[in-house]
Amino acid sequence: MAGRRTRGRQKIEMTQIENEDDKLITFSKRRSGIYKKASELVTLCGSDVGVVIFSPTGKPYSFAHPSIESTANRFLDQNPPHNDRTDTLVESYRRLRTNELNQQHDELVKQVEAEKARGKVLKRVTEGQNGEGWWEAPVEDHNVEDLNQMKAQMKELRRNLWSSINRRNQGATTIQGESSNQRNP
Amino acid sequence: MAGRRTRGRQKIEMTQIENEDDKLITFSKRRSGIYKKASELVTLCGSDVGVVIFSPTGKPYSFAHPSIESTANRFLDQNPPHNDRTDTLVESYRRLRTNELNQQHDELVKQVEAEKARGKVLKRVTEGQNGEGWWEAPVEDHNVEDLNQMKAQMKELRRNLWSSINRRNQGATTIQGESSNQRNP
DNA sequence: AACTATTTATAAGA
DNA sequence: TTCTTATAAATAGTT
Repeated sequence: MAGRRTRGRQKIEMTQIENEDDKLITFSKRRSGIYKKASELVTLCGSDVGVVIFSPTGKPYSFAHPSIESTANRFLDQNPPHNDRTDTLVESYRRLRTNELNQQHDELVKQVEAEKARGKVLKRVTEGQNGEGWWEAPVEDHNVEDLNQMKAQMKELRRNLWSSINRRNQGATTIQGESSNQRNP
Repeated sequence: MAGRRTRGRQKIEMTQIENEDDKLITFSKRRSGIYKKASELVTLCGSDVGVVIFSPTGKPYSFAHPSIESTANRFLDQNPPHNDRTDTLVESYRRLRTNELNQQHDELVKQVEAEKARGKVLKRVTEGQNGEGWWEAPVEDHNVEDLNQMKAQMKELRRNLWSSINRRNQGATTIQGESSNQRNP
C-alpha cells in the first residue's frame, strides 16, 4: 500500500477539459477506444459502421466498415461492376434521414405557425438582374399559372439532375474487399 | 461466497456471434455504449462526431453532434471523395448531402431561422406526410413570399446539385485507406 | 430492464 | 507516442 506507483484511473467530471494538452491526450485515447468499439461491433454483429470524428483542433478522422463478405465474394466471382450493396446502404440512409426529418416535421411546423402568429410582413427580394432562367425574373412577373409551372419544372429539373448523377456514378466500382477503411490526414 | 448470483461479465471470443438473439442483444448494448462514448468525447473534448450504425437486420441508427449533415459535409469538404472501391459510407454521405429531402430541409431550417430573426413569416413550407415536398401543395396556398422563397431555393438546389456533379468528375487519383484495423497519424 | 461479477477502458504517471 | 498501473466503466450472462 505504501508505494503505489500510480493512482490508477481516476474519475473525471464529465465536462469540457480546460487544459489543452490534457484534452488532446484524452481525445487521442478515446478516439482509439471508439474505433476499437466500432470494429468490435462489426466483428461481433456483422454490422456496418461509420464514424467521423473531428479533433479539438479540427482535424478529421474516420473509421468505416463496409461489408466484407458479399462484396468480396462478388469481386472474386467477377460479377458485374455495379454493386447492390451500395444501393442498400444508400436506401437505408435515405430511410434514416426521412424518418429523422419526419420526426422534426412537427416541431418545424410549430415554429412556422408561431411565426405566422406574430404577424406577416411581405418580403421584397430582388434576385439577379438579367435572368439566366425564368426563375430569375422578379416576383411580380409571376402569377398563379407561373407558380404551377415552376413546381412542375422544379420536379423535372430534379429528376433530370438525379438521372445525370446516377448515370455518371455507374462507372465507379464500389466493391469493398478489405475489412475496414481508415483515413488519417 | 459460495453462491454467486451471476458469473459476472465473461470474456467472449472476438468473432461473429452465431446466435441471432444474443447478437441482437449484444448489438443493442454495444450500440448504446458507442453512443455514450461518442457523446462523452463531444463533452470532454468539444469534438464534432458522427456515427452511423446498421443493425444485423439492416436497420440504420445514428448519433451525431451537431448533426450527421454537418459532420459529413465537413469531412467531405476536407477529404475529397475517392472514386474507387471502399468508403461506401462516404459515397452514401455524398448522395445524402445532395438528397433532395436534405436540401429542402436544410434550406427550410435556414429560412425559418432567418424569418424568425426578421419577425417574418413562412407559410406551408413544410413537407407532407407522404414525403412530398412543399411544392406539391395546392397553388392557392402559396403567396408571393413563397414564390420568392421558391426561386431562392431552386437556385440553391441547382447550384448544389451541379457542384456535386462537377466534383464527381474530378479526382481521378485516389489514395486507398488501410485494410487493417487501425493506424495512428 | 436490472443485477453483478468480471473484463475492458482509461486517467495519471513514467 | 508508448507503456504501466490502479481504478472507473462497460458489459456477458443471468434473473
